[in-house]
Order: sequence, then structure tokens, then C-alpha cells
Amino acid sequence: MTPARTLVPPAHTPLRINDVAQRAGVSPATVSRVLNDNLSVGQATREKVQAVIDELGYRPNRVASNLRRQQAQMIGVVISDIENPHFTAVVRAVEDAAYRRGYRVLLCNTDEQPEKQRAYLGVLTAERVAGAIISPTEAKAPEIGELIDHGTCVVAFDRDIADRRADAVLAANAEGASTGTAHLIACGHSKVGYISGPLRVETAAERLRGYEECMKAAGLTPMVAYGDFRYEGGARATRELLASGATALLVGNNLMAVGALHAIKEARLKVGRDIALVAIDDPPWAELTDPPLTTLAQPVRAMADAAVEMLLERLGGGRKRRKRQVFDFEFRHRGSCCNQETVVKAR
Amino acid sequence: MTPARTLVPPAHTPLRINDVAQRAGVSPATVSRVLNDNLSVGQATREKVQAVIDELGYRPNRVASNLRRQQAQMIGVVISDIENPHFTAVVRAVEDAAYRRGYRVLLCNTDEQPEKQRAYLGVLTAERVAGAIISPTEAKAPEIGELIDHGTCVVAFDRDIADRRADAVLAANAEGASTGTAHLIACGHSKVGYISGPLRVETAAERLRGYEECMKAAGLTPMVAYGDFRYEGGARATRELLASGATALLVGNNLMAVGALHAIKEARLKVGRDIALVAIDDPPWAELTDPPLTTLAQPVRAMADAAVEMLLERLGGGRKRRKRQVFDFEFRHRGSCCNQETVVKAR
DNA sequence: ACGTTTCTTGAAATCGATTACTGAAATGGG
DNA sequence: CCCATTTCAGTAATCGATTTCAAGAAACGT
Repeated sequence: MTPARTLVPPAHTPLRINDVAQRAGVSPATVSRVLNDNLSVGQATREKVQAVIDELGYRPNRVASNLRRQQAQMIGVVISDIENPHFTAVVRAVEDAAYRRGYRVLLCNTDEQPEKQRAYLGVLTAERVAGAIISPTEAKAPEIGELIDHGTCVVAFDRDIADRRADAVLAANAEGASTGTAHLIACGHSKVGYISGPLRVETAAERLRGYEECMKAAGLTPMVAYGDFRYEGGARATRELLASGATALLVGNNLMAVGALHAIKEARLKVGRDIALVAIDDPPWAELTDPPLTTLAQPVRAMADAAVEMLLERLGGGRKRRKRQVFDFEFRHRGSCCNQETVVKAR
Repeated sequence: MTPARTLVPPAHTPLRINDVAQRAGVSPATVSRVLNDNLSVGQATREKVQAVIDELGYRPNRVASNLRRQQAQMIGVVISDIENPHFTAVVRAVEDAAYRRGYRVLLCNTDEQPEKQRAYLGVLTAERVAGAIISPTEAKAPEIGELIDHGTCVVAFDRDIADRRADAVLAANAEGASTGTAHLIACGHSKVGYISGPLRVETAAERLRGYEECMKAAGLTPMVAYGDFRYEGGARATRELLASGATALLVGNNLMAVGALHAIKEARLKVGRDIALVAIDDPPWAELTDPPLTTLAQPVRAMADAAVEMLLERLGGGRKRRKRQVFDFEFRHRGSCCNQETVVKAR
């Protein structure tokens, strides 16, 4: 009956909504209504159209749809380093939440370069993404304002954004760093060093503040060395602080912690015995080191869920007012900060 | 002279190419030609138009552009788990290469679920991405064929694709597993167990083959336990093999290696002394464990570069014939496989 | 000086889906 | 049974950039 059914379309012939409409004997408008679950389509028509869609395996062209709708069903995720387990977890959580709601994820890795961040923010504007979750390299990038001007919803993640129209999901960095510092002091250390990230990055500045306040409150002199939030800088800063006689270290993020561990090993010292260590961030390998690493974990999953939630709330038009949410760190006590256990074993 | 200059556009008024054209006193066609570096624009006109573009901060709407061009300047990356450092490295390398060439990255995380993979492949078709780099959960997904039908270039990464039109960048899995097994045997072990991933995944099957062939060639009986390529399954499989009396383990990927390490610790055994370990994949924390983990590393960076290269080669129309490239594993000898060092220290 | 070629530019069609508007049919109330 | 209201579906405009086609201007050769 039907003329030579081609189950596999003859390549290079993407079906258009018109093809479906003709075949179903309706107008393209009706097909569109069926596709978008518009209620004003009769039951019989709806089923007929759906049958044709299924039969032909028609897939609407999202690009055309996005153009007409003036918005891409996409969420841009702007982070500084996808290889940092912290951000990997963020991306993972965002992807999960976005997928469930029918949004795609556009990955923007800035490598902590302001230039690259600027370029990617421009891309997000040009691609007309629906929303963006941004962990900015610079707090005040005018491109973020431009993005918001274009009607894109923006949520600052981890690091705040100067533009007052953006929502934010943040961690209590100063308090976290303070907790870590206090713990090391409580363990009996007075020469507690801090390995900071670059102060240009907001989290680094806040953590430094928490550390310094805690040290001063205890009547101790802060010992700070600056890294780059990456492996190499962490190792360099550690060597510096070891040379200055530090006996305990608070490390500003997990990548620098790897550098610190290597530098300590290189100096023939033993973590937990010769030097106490607390790291900010809780990477998956924290339990694998010897001794296991004491860390300050951010509830990344919950934070990412909150961020996507905020975004979609806005997209749905449900909220106009700005929202900010701050999460506490969770102190995970393992072996690297106190020397009791290790001392006992060493005997 | 000029009427009330608005340096900051009054929000919700995205500039269109027509606005630029009017202001510059030319047609939209000419503006488009300037934007796309079309040669046939006079020097004077070009400069004038460029000046207006810069002045207004005009940014072309990529969605419209993509529709007209029938292709989005995007590369889809389909992987099974973004939290696996192996794939994170892949994504990182792809992002880097794509960014340099002006392509964006659409992240598709399948969680090793055929269903989700199918959905994402549909998304890639609908979004009309220019190319896709896929590490498939199932080798024969008809959706991949559909994607290629639509004119999208596809490169299989890590795991092969049944469709014969796809290019591929693979690792020599059987050989790698064989190398690892041979090394453990050479260390004097006869009860060498293998912790495999699910056989549905091609890499798992190939690695198993390499292991089994090597064992049989040495006249030994294979001891295999199956995990899920994730932490929990690795731990479970390890307990199983330890119960069967294995004294050496080859672990199928880095996530299961974490599980294995925990299971070993749980059994009060010491890696390197009581049990030898070689892991496939070389995660960033391999040097942090005690003892450092001996691994078989894939040259991820080079592989990802090769994949993007292949994609862009095709996109440029430079190549019609199918291309396949296989990379060797690199054996990274550290402390977890031989017991000499550790035995000496233990005394 | 005139025909021919080359260089610039503009007008208008196009990509494919969505939606405001409109009209026809169906339903319901009095 | 007739008019008002609702439901359903089609026509055509629209989103914004690209590109084909064609025309006008300039350059060139004889």
C-alpha cells in the first residue's frame, strides 16, 4: 500500500516539519503543536501525527527551533579547570540536573585565563544559552553584564560575581579556612603555614582572610606562600614554607595538595609525623594517601543542585528577586593532621 | 552629531545585523561578508563596517548563523563518566583543541546507560553538531548511524563503533593487559587475578582477552571477577579474588583500582608486600598511594588530539577515507607490583 | 572610445520551526 | 432551533544571518 517504505532515510535528506505535515495531511503548525504538547490539538489528529513522526523517525531541528524561540535549551558551565576534581564534580552534578530537565550542557573551560573567560562569555551570549553557571576567574568581567543584558540567567558558583543581578551559590570560605587553622593550632602547632591561591580569585582571598584572622586571634604570626591553585605552585609554596620552618600546613585547594605531598616526600619528611596537613577540597583520592588526608569538603553535589535549581526557577519565570545561598564546609578528620596515631605506629 | 550615544545597549535589545548595516550605511549582506572575512569587500567599506561593529559591540547571533549554515560549530563529546579521570582528561584535551579552532564543546555524559546514550545521540542529531567524539556504551547503537546519515563526522574514541563510516582512535587494550599480566607473572606470581569491567563494553572485553591469552600462554589458570568499572564493583571483585587466593591483581580501570585498594586495606593486607597490583589507566593520584601504584597509562592527550584532528580534517573536507589509529599503553613501573623494596623496608 | 573583464555591493530568497491571527466546526444554553 | 462560546487547525509572518544572483562601477586592452 504505502509506496516503497524507506526505513533508513536516504542520507543527506534530513526530514523537515513540512514533510511530516504533508504525510500526515495536516499543516506544519499542527505538527509543531503536537511536538510541543500544545493542548489545542484533537486526540485523533494528535495520534495520527505522532504515528507519522514515529514512523519516519522525525527529529525536529533544534537550531531552527532555538532561533524562533530566541533561546537555546542550553546551560553554559564556565569553570576554570575541568581536571580539578572539584569542578569535575560540579560539571557532573550540573549535567545530571540539566539532562533531567531537557537542557544541554555547553562546557567552557577557562584555564584560569581572563582572556579565555572573556571569549567564552562572548560565546555564551552569541549562542543565546538559556542560563549559565559561572565560577569566574575575575569577579568583575563586563561580559557577564552583557550576558545578563541579553536575558540570560546567571548563577555565580563558588566565586561571586560583581554584577548584582546574578544569583549565587557559595561556600563559607573564610569560616572553612578558619576551622582548618583552628584545628591545626589545637593539635599543638604554632607555625601553621597557609598555601594560598592567587588573590585575584575570590575564594583564595576569602580563605586567606579566614586563616589570618584565626592565626591573629590565637596570637600567632601568619605564614603565607602563594601558589597558583595547581600542582606546581603548590609544590613550590610548600618548599618555601618548609624552609621557613612551618610544622603544619593548610593547603588552599586539592591540586596544590598533590604538589604539597610531593614536596614533603622530596624533603624526606613524613606527613602526620613530621608535618601536619589539612587540605581544602575533598578529592576522591583523599583516603588513599598515607596517612589519609584530613580535608575540608564542600558539599559540591548539593551546591550544584542548588545552582541548577536557581537557574531553572528563573527560567520558568518563577522568581525575580536575587537569591544567594552559602554552604558550610564539612570537616573530614583523617590521619594527616594529628601525629598521635602515626607516632605510636612508628615506634 | 550622533544622536545620544548609548554605549551600553538598553538591555533586551540584542543588536541585529541590520542595525549594524543601517548604522554603517551598507546592506546586511556586506556586514555578513565582513564578519566572515569574505575577500570581496572593499578596504574602505570593510574598515567602516568593522568600526561600527566594534563601536556597538555587535555579536552575531550564532543560532541564526547555524541555521542558515545548516551546521552548529560544535563538537559533541559522548563519554560514559566525566568523573573518571581518564575521560576528564579526554574532555580537557578535546576542549582545548576545539577552542583553538573556534568550536564549542557539548558535553554528553552517559553514565554507562544505553538509554541515556541513545537520548544524547538524538540530541546531537537535533542540534546539528558538526562532529562528535564518542566513547560508546554500546558498540552498535543505530543512533550513531543516524547521526552520520545527517552528515555529522564521528570519531570513535577508546571504544570502537560498529558503523564502518566512523573514524577511530583506540588503545591497544589486549596488548596492554597482556603486558601487565606478563609483568606480574615475571614477578613470580602464579595466582594472578583480573578485575574486569562489564563485557558489554568493548575495552573490557579486549583487556580480558589480553589477560587470558597471557595467562594461558604461561600455563596458568585465569581468575576473573567482574566489576562495573566503578568503585563499588572494584571493591566487590577484589574481595572475591582475595577469597580465591589471588596474590596479584590486574585491575581493569582506575575507578575500580580505588575500590581494590580499599578492599585490600579492609582485609588488613598491604599492597606491594602481601599483594601485587597493576592498574590500567594512570590517574593523577597514582603516585600518592603507598606504595605508589604501578599503572598502564594511555597517552590520553595524544589520543584526544588525534581525534579532534581527524574530525577537523573531515570537516574541512580534506579526507573521505576512513582512518583508524591505535595507541600503545605505556607501562609506568612504580612500587605496587613488586615486593622487593617493600620487603626490605619492612624488616 | 568602446567592449570586456573584474571588483563591489545590494535585493531577495533561504534555512526550519514557532506562533499570532483567523476562520470553521463543534458544543452548549436558553 | 438558533446564537454564543469554545475547540481545533491552517495561513502567513517571524526569528537573524548567509548566499545566490544580478547590476553598477571601475579597470583594462585594443
